[in-house]
Amino acid sequence: MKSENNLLEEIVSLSKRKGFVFQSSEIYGGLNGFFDYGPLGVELRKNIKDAWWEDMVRRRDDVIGLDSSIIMNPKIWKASGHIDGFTDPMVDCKESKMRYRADQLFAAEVLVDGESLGWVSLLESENMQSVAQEQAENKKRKESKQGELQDLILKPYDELTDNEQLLVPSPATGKVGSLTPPREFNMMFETHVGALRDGSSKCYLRPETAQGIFANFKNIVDTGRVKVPFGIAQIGKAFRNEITPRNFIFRSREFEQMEIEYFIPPGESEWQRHHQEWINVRKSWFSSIGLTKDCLGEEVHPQNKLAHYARACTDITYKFPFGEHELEGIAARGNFDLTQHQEHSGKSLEYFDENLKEKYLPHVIEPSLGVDRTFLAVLCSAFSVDEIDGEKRTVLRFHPRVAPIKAGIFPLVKNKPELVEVAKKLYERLQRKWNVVYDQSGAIGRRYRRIDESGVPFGITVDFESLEGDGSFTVRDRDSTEQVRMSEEELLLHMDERINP
RNA sequence: GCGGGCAUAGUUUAGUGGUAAAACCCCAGCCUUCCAAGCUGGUGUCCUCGGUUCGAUCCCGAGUGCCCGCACCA
Repeated sequence: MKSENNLLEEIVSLSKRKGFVFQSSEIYGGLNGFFDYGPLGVELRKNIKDAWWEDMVRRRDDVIGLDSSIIMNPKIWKASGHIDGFTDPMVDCKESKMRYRADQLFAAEVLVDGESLGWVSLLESENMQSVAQEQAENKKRKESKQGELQDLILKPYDELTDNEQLLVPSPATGKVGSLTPPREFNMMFETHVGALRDGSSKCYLRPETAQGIFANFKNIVDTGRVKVPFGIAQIGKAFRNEITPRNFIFRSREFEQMEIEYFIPPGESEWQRHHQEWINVRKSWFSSIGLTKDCLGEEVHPQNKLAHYARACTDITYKFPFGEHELEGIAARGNFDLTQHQEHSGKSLEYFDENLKEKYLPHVIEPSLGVDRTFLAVLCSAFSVDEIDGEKRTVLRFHPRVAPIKAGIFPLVKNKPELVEVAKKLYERLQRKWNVVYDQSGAIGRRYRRIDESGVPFGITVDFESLEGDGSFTVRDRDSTEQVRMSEEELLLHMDERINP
């Protein structure tokens, strides 16, 4: 475990040293849960987003794009359930320092012949009714009461009155009076639109991009020449006031999502088929951009843990240095969202299906992932330390498609103007196609190591043979460190094949 | 939110109640014909604010951030 944490620390410090990720507002002492992406980070992010957009939108006939605003009419969040449901009332036990979600903590009053013996409390579970019954009987026995125990009515803690809450014992200690009242955490950031800061101007920073898609469903259907099944894709920032941001950029308060809402006809077999298809598509996409296959996994949400409207949800997970966690959630959401927006907006969102000759609210499969989590997984997969001739080498083995810098171009030595001139010319040509760097400082080996740490897949050196002979260059492979001679045309083809597979 | 630990150069880390060090990295120059060679020079609000003190990077308090554990993650 310790060495695994060190691995994350090494990645964090490399990220800073090479300009991938900085802590936000660092010169002011930082701000918990926010990050800035430096010169290399912004390129890597862009490449990840571009790869997703290319593969999920441009190369598919059934998915189109959208870019909706971050701040939207707050009624959207009422309809989606985020204003009411995106809160977790929490209860703390002051004595045991345990914390519970108020809606998962249940309590019931123990009544014997109408007389109250106090309350019992327990955490939500499948057999909580019988556990509570047992507790109540113990209580009755302890107080040696005769008479009939009345049926227990279990209620979640947040639905009790203030006075009732005071009587509930802590499930940890069994003592009354150590639980705090439920405290609300709404994870949505609030802001105000317009000059006046009264209630009517209150708006939210979106906690997910998905609702912007649902809100535009009618626009897309009316203008996009689409037929179910089809998807709407969006990449954009989202904001959640997380209680505890942790693990570097894995859980932050400002993050970027890549989401698709894939609309399908109603019907049990339809969603089952599409859900499985998307799981397969998404999982193979992750390995196509260079995530270590052995680190990828799936986690199927158990039926009793699903949101009430969801049919199924499968996470694609990644084994990070700090544990296996969700990269992407692929949810079958039924037609919950469109139903809600139709109801709250008063506008019909029904779709007329020409094949089935019927009107319906389409159901939806939602593959939703975080750019930043993918970024971190790409970084973790790429990071490695190996040894060359007894020397340690840190190398980021990015897939060429996502590598922030595609090639380094070097004159073998810098005090020979002929070499410098040819190298600069080649640099300018490659620059028009890709993000490449020119470097002439230090010995050639140092320059190779320098680009290894930035994850540059190709090192191209202009030497004397390039001037005199056939004009070929030395092309050095980052992973194997092997060198091959290539002409300029061969080089362009070689790079293009690997960068755009 | 709770408990514990930590905060010194870009990075990793020494160190001290009396003007702060090393290694590596980075930048410039010289040199260099293929995997971190060498030489010269350069780069510092000791996290912030307050207190104690003649004097605080060091001691004390508060804050902020990071790490670990618990809890949480519609």
